[in-house]
Amino acid sequence: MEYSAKQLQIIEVAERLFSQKGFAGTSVRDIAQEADVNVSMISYYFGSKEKLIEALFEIRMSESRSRLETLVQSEDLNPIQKINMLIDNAIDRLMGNQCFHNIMLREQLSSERTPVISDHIRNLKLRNLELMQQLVREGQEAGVFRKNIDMSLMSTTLYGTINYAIATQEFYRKINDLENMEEEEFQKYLRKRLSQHLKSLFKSTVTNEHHIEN
Amino acid sequence: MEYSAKQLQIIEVAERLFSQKGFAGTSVRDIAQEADVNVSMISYYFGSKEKLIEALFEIRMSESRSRLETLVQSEDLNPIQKINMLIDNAIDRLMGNQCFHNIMLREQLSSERTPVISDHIRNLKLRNLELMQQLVREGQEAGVFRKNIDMSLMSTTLYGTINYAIATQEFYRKINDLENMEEEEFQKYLRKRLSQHLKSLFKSTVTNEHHIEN
Amino acid sequence: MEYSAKQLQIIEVAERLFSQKGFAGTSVRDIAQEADVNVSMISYYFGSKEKLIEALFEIRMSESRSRLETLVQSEDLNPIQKINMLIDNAIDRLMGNQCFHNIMLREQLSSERTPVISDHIRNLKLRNLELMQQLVREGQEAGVFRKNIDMSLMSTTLYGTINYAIATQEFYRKINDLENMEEEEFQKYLRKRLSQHLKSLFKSTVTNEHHIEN
Amino acid sequence: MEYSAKQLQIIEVAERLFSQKGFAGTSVRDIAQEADVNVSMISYYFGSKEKLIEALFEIRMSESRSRLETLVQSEDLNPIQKINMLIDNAIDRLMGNQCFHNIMLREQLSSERTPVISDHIRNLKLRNLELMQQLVREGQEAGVFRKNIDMSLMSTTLYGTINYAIATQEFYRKINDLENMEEEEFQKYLRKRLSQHLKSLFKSTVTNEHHIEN
DNA sequence: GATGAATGAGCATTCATTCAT
DNA sequence: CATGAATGAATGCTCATTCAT
Repeated sequence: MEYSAKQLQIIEVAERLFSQKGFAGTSVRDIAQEADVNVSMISYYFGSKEKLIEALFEIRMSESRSRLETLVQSEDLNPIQKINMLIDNAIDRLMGNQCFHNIMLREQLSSERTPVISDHIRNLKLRNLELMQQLVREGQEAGVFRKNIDMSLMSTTLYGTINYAIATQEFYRKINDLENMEEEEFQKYLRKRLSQHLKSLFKSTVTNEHHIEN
Repeated sequence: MEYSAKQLQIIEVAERLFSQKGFAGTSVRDIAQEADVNVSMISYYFGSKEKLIEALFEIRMSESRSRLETLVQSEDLNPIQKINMLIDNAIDRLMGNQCFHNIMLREQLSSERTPVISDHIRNLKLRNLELMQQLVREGQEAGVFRKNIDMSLMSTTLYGTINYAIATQEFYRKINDLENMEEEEFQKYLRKRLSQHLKSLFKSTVTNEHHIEN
Repeated sequence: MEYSAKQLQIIEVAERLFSQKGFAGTSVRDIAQEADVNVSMISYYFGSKEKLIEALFEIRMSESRSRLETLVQSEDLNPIQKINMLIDNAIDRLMGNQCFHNIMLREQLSSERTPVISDHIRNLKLRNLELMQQLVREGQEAGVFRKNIDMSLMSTTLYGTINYAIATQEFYRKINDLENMEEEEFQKYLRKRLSQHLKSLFKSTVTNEHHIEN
Repeated sequence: MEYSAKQLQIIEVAERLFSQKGFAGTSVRDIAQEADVNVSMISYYFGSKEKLIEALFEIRMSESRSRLETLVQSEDLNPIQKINMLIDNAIDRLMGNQCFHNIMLREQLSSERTPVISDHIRNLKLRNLELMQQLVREGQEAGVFRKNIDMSLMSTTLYGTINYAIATQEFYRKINDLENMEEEEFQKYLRKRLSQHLKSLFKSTVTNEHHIEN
């Protein structure tokens, strides 16, 4: 599916507004006005407000997927380095598309799911998990990772932490006295801290044999 | 503030619906219908839809806060045990009020914030963090915890992981072949796994001296 | 019909609010709140909002009527003095009950008339006119007033002028640089000016033989 | 501001209904139904019920103003003739737009004023008064009008009388046994009587030196 | 007699969508 | 292709009144 410049413009505005005010909280008039197009264009171009958000997922999910697949190609790294790459890839994807991942998280919080979107999300999550499990298996075979790692919970921690860090970044700024830092610099800083934090978490967990066994 | 049985009934229905469909996605008519009261009662009792959600926060937040404060009283535990208690307390609070914490997470995802609610959330988060930092300090003074622990990120991981686990529990069920498990049993199972997982994560992180130093 | 202190209190508040915001623009809740009584008391005491305004007319109209009848008793005055008394009586009644006469004027502007109220108004107006015509007849018989006086238009001028002066008193203050005058003093001032103005108008008109004859 | 045929249709219906039932007493549904348009068109065209009445004032006030300004051009008349023209102009404006002037009078009776409308009214009244005062000054300079004429009260009598005559025309019909007269003929008759009456009043007042001096 | 809870109709307005051009 | 007018359902809320006590 190809989208015209005007369609992409609408999608981008919609992404921002859905992120800020939620899907139900955003009217097509809001979108049309900010995208500087006629209201009827949204139904005209996409069929409905529902189809618009589906188009958004279509685009962003394929981007996410291709960025995920670049990970597979890196062959000459050791298991820990690969895990670290996966972590940075996740941080980049989520931090670099905060609006979209905000929408995606909301979608997962909702019980009014659209099949098309749910499928997208499930597929990406499956692929994510698959990749993580493969990396871990490699590490285990190389003897550097411990057995009995619940990768689905590690994955939950990875995405849960990043998502929650994004959601509460303002609070993080305040309590760490970073309120005067430039927005761009803060974003870089937060990425770095998240990267260190998550790498440390993962390293301790996948390598440490002395974990709790209850 | 005291609420009558009928008011509480409305609040509970609202909590479930806001959780399922979001605040903007839930109409007062939806709530009135499911709570089996006249539509105008919502304005009559709470003043407005907005005030209704504020009443919900008023109630749940004070509950959360008092449950949080019970932690302070446990004196005869060692630092690790205290951290573990804090983790279980968080799991209990979030897993035991999934609807409400779903709403709370959405609220944090939104940029259209209500001051009253934002204040509640900020205050609870501050108290949470305060408590965690105090526990960690005790562990550090006892010589069992390492220095340089970024508690705000550890807290992010704690709440981020639980919130995300709740949001994606259906997915977790599916990939772990737990689809036939009874709902209640699954909830218990998930709590236990989360508990183990987070305790393991925290223990490795707060005690392990070999963390990444970049 | 006798009214209790609480009922009178409600009626007085209603009078003020109907005057300020109109009948339809005033809710029974507004009235109840300002009168410091329970909302249901208005229906309880008067039957309905409609009946409340009828009660108001009942009271004020009988007051107006008795004040009007005092005129009849003044026997030892000449025709001009009697006319002047009638003018001052009208000014006193309207200026002294601005709220009520505001409501009464609105009622006459409306085509959604309540029979009870319409009857009150018509009866008072008839009695007013009757009295004026009687005074004029006396003057004509005494030879001091000219023939062919359209008393219904003179009456229209009398009440129209006072009503309009009341409605536009703020404007009158402004254009006559009286904005710093105390409210009470201004009321007295306006009454006096109106009295002079109307007496002058009436005297010129009822006595001057050189009026237009087209 | 230009208005489409449909907008004008709505405005005309609104004018009639506001006149009959007051602003608060008229619902947008009433207007929509009588104007035979969809309810939402009123918000669509005017933004709100409030803006609708503002649009009405915009239109009628500019009409009134231009009709008022035609007076200025009549040069070759004597002072009395000019005053008479001003009276007839006022009668024509008010009698020819009874609905609108009913609304305008109500607006002046209300203490819940809309700034936009208040400004319109004040400006027109100022212009009215200005013109009257100028005419009177000309008459005084020509030596035919007496000094010390309170034009603001004369103006009050002019507009008060016409407004009140319109408000009570039904009563006037009845007491003058004109109930069988055709509506159109009655309107012409009333205009003529008002014209005679007011011209007579004004002439006596502005020229008669024997006015009351208390 | 007096009250606060409760009702259901009605309010102005906004919604996503469709229609005529 | 693209648009602005138009639609009718739905929104949150207020209304005058009534009910149960």
